[in-house]
Amino acid sequence: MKKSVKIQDVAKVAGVSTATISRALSNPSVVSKATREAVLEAVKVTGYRVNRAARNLRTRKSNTILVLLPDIGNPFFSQILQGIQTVLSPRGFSMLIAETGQISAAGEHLIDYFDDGRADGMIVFDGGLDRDVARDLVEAPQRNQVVFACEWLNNADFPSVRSANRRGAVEAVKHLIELGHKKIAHIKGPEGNVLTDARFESYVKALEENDIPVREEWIFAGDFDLNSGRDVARKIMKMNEKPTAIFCASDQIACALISEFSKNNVKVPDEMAVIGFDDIELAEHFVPALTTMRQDRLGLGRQAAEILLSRMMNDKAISDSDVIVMDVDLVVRESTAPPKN
Amino acid sequence: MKKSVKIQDVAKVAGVSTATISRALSNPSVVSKATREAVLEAVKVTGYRVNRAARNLRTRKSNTILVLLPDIGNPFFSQILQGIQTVLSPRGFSMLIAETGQISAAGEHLIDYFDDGRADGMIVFDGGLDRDVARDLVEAPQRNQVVFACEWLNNADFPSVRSANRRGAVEAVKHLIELGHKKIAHIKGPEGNVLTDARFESYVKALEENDIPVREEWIFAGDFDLNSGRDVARKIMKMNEKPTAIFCASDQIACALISEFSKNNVKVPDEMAVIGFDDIELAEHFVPALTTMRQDRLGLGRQAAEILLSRMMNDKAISDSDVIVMDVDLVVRESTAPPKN
DNA sequence: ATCACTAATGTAATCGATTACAGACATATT
DNA sequence: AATATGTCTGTAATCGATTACATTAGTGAT
Repeated sequence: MKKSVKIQDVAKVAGVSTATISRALSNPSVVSKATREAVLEAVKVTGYRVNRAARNLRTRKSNTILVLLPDIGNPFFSQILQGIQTVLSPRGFSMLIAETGQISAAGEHLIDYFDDGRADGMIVFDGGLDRDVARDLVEAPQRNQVVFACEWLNNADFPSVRSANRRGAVEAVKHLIELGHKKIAHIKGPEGNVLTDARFESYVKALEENDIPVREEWIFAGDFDLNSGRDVARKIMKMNEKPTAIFCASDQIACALISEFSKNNVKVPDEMAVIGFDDIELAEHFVPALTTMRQDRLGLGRQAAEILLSRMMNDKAISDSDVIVMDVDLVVRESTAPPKN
Repeated sequence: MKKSVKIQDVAKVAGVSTATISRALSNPSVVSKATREAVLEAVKVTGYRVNRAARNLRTRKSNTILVLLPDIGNPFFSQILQGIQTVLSPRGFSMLIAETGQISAAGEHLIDYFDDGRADGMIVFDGGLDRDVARDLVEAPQRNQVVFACEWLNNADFPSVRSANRRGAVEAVKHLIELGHKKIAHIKGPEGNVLTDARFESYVKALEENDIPVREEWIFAGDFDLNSGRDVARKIMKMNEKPTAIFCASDQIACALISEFSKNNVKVPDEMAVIGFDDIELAEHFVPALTTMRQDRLGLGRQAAEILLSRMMNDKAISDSDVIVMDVDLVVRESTAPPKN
């Protein structure tokens, strides 16, 4: 049984003290060239790897970032995670992933990850944290090692990265208006979600700015997911007076909506124009190709990670209330067209 | 500045030794009821949380599982991760995520995660590990704390969880044959991938079993991703003699293929029947709804985690060469139909 | 009263790296 | 020559929990 080699063993081989080994590895410039080389050689010979637990204990750091998602299973986050990873990995940080619901289900608290030293920082994608959880975060000594991404907390100042939801939603609706639509419906995201509100309010604003009355019956509750798109399609088809265009709070809603329309021979975009939000990978390859507002998910993840690391390095350039708003782009494809008459 | 409370502090409050505190928390049955309650009370009063780094150092465990993905950005893994999470979280394990490419890019080795105590076990989704990386894994003392999932290594025995790729592919092709197709093409996954091979070989087998000649020109290189679907569609449309049905190695390929066909007025399923593999969330809502082989991704993740934990607990019921094969189901929707003539 | 045994708790070593502090030596300055 | 300065290295305390071993008290049998 090959027992693990520790810093002592390396010290013996290199003929120096453990302090020197440690310094040669973590702060090479303070040891002489000769020793440095001897140490590196000894490390190679022995196959030494620092023990993270020991280092973490001594330095009170974990070199680990917690990424907190509202729903791990949602493919929307895949590319965001990738963005985060590309920033963290080269800087020597590991990425721990957890889900809001699972943490409380396991009887844990979010703040435990700080308290017990599992994470040095966190990127939170859930703007719907419980009051208590949010308060713990605000009051935590590590409060400046937290950034929000995509979503955010309404009553707490944390730096955050998000897409230009309001401008994007306005642009999406304007796109429909410019095509000549006046009867524009909206399918909302989940109740109480900050993105839902931002996009919905902007939908109303865009209509009002163009003197188009807002009609309650064309505002539908939804959930960002596929089912809500299908369900709303069914409701709309039963209506006497139908909208001619629909702004969906997510691409998933839009796809399922179109799918259900297609099954029932409602032509998109001719009878019904549909625009989504997100630009998921499949949007371009949907039938018809989906017109949507693109969110730069990779960039969002990257930015969030960058900001977090800056803050952790105590870079005062980023303050609590800083919000980085990422551009969104209207991508016009085939699911929108002027109304028929 | 509220300094962190340690086991010493709790011991003082409860009026017992640190050993007793530790025991009361991790092995309650060995302390008396009275002390146990006193300790719990003291823990509550002080707000004590064990320091993981210290515990990890002492116990030589991290209570963390590494999940190694070939590509974090691929939404295919989202639900799998969720499955893993639902098993790990209640058992007190954290989930660390890394990408094969990033590890080597950062100058690290996979095995470092064991050597430096970052992970107690790993679930590997990449059957294309470098020779060296794979060898390190095989030779590691922790080799029985590794399971493969989805993909696997051809020349090493690790327990693994996977879908019934061969049976599934045969069934998919048979479905096309039963519909009356004789001209059946195949779009492969990436070169050198174990899934690609399994599905391709089964495609050949299914044709041969039904006395349908295999035609080289109808076998296309692909990459599981959207682009390859689009590219192959273009190639097929230029062919003089076209297939009437296509078995795609993934749903992504299938969707992009159909999309490109639709843009060029090739009707699916009437002119071209298309079947995918995976049953991604959107398959059901694609236009036309995609016929495909369903992989139980949530279950796959769950099983992989279960098996890993069993092995780590030294449950000898699972041996190195054990392969759990998860059922796949043919889901017939709208993208397949009998050939027109 | 003595012994055997169990149950509950305490003492202190231990996990393996980092780093404050001190010491040794060489070189530069007056 | 004495002092100052700088460079490099070593000694040993430290991070905070776990646990082998020792100790004590309590119970019951003889």
